[in-house]
Amino acid sequence: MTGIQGGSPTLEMVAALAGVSRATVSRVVNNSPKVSPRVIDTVNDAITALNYVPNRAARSLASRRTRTIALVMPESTARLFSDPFLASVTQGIALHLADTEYTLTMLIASDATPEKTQRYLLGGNVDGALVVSHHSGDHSLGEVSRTLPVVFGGRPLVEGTAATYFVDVDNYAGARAATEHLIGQGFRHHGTIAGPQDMPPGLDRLTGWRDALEAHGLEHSFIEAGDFTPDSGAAAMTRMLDRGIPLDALFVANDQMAAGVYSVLNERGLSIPGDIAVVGFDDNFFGATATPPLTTVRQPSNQLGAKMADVLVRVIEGRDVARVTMLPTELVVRGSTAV
Amino acid sequence: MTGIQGGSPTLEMVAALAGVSRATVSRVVNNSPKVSPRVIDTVNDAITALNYVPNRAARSLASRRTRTIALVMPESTARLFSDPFLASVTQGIALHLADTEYTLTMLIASDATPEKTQRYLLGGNVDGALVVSHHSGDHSLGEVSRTLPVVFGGRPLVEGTAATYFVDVDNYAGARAATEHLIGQGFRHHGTIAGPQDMPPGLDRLTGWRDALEAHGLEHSFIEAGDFTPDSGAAAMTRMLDRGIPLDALFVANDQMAAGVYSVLNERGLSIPGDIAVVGFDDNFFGATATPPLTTVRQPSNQLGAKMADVLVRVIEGRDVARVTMLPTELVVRGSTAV
DNA sequence: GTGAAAGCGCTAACAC
DNA sequence: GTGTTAGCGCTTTCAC
Repeated sequence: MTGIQGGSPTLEMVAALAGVSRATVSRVVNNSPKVSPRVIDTVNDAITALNYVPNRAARSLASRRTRTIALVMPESTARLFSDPFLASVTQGIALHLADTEYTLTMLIASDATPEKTQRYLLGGNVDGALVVSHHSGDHSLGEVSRTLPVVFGGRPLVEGTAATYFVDVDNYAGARAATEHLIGQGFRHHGTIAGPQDMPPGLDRLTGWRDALEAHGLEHSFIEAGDFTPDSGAAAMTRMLDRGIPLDALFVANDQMAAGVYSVLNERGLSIPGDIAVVGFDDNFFGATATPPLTTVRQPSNQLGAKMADVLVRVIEGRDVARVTMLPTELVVRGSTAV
Repeated sequence: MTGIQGGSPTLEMVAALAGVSRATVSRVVNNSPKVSPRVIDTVNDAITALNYVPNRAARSLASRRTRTIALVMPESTARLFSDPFLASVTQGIALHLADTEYTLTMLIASDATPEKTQRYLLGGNVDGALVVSHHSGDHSLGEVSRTLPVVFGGRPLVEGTAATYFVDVDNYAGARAATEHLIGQGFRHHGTIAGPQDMPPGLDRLTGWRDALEAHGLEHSFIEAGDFTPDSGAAAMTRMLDRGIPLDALFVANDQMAAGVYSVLNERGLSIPGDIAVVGFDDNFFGATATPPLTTVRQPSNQLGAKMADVLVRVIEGRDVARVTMLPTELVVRGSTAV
């Protein structure tokens, strides 16, 4: 492979080689319908011959479209990037966008200077933004969404304000299904390690658990909360055991906390599911390899990313889209809830 | 917060408000040293008043610098993005770049049409590229590196050709240290589950293991290889046990395979480290939460990303940098190798 | 269907 | 130190 040299060929060079005007080359490059087939071929040959690549900057400047989408992640969230869920969402976004004409740029929103991000987004540098965040109630970005197409991943904590787009996993239904499963297995003494109650997923999963139990007339007051980390799960489990509550089934709001739960249960010599059945939420690496394998609720994280990207592109291009998209979860039954 | 309206203010408007020429505003924006302090203030006031943000496209077009860095990831690699190592490297890159004037754009290199990526990179759309890949012998990008600053993460399989930059983790030293630890604990019958031998990390870790044993006059021929997945680890462990080799220490080339090893050992009723001590490589989520916790070699994945970004920026800016940067690993001793 | 011409918003000589 | 003047490579009316 050769032919790619220092100074990239310009549209003008293509025009010269093809014997047409720059305008025509531009039309061909942009798939304008009003160019004769013969000319299209000629131009394309010239493009191939020169290995021409349109210059993004010039294009954006002239067209006032950047064909760039920002993936905005609060700094605090970025620091948790090793969270497989986030990584997977990002992957879904990147892979989906790879098939479009849009380019993805990652923007870490400094928690200290949110205006910087806001200005960047509003400065005409991107055509739209995708926001993924752990504490989803980001106000400054709500502002932005009045001017720029923005799609949020995960339901914002404070709703109703701006008419924003978001796509979310159905946390409530997932938690409810998990709990129904536990009930179906015959367990009657339920507890839960909930997530942070200032985050929608934490909230919704707890509500799902509670509603399922309530529907069956079962006790639903044995609750401890963690912050989604393994350590917090271990701590919550310890507190719960120390309360001396008789328990045979536990719904843990995510797999990472379930990991903490496993270690405490192991230490105390309690068997899973013999003494206590456990179900998690996420379906990450831990769940599949744990002993016993963890029954959990799988989130379509990849799909979540892809859908976010899809929605944003539609919004940018003026097609109509639902403001809310809910993605279904899937219960993955494994050994930790066997009877 | 208001004041940000539809049509972004231009440099010209700032100039008008500040009562200076556009050139002067440009100088201020670009921190040119030759502007009087008074004028700088005036201009900055105008910038603030108008909430001016420079237009990237116009800037790139005029300056022939994009201030954009591409993170190139082969499609096959991107599909493994949930690999915590990759995610962490990406995070390191993103966080480092967040403090610079550079923007990160994610480029998924389609395995089917590598020329597309190549053309994009060479089309003047980015100032440099960062390549992270699992099968690091990517030729097409070697080509690119002759024209565009490129930094590779992980040593390329085929070396010597182009004078490229890369930063890598010292896999050899890490493996060797892990094995020395095993030897120090008194184990004498060693085996290893190696990684793929067509990947530098797989190769180097095996060599490190072998050299350590050889230095101590110990047997080093009990080798099975996997492909870095848990399943392949389990399969390799099974083969090794079925060979009936007496073994009391096992070096596994990564933590994911160690997860597979754990499950096989559990099934067979063999205790860790009672019957067989195990050490892994990576230090991901599994290792810390496994029972017993896994002794492993921690890779500075975050730092790897940050360093890659740092090297690239230096190269772009014409400062001089070493072509090769090796990052040290750290042995994390946990229960799986206790005596 | 195709071409001519006028910018898009900025930087970078070059003068002063 | 500061202003003037050309473009950077492309899209987009507007004629024809």
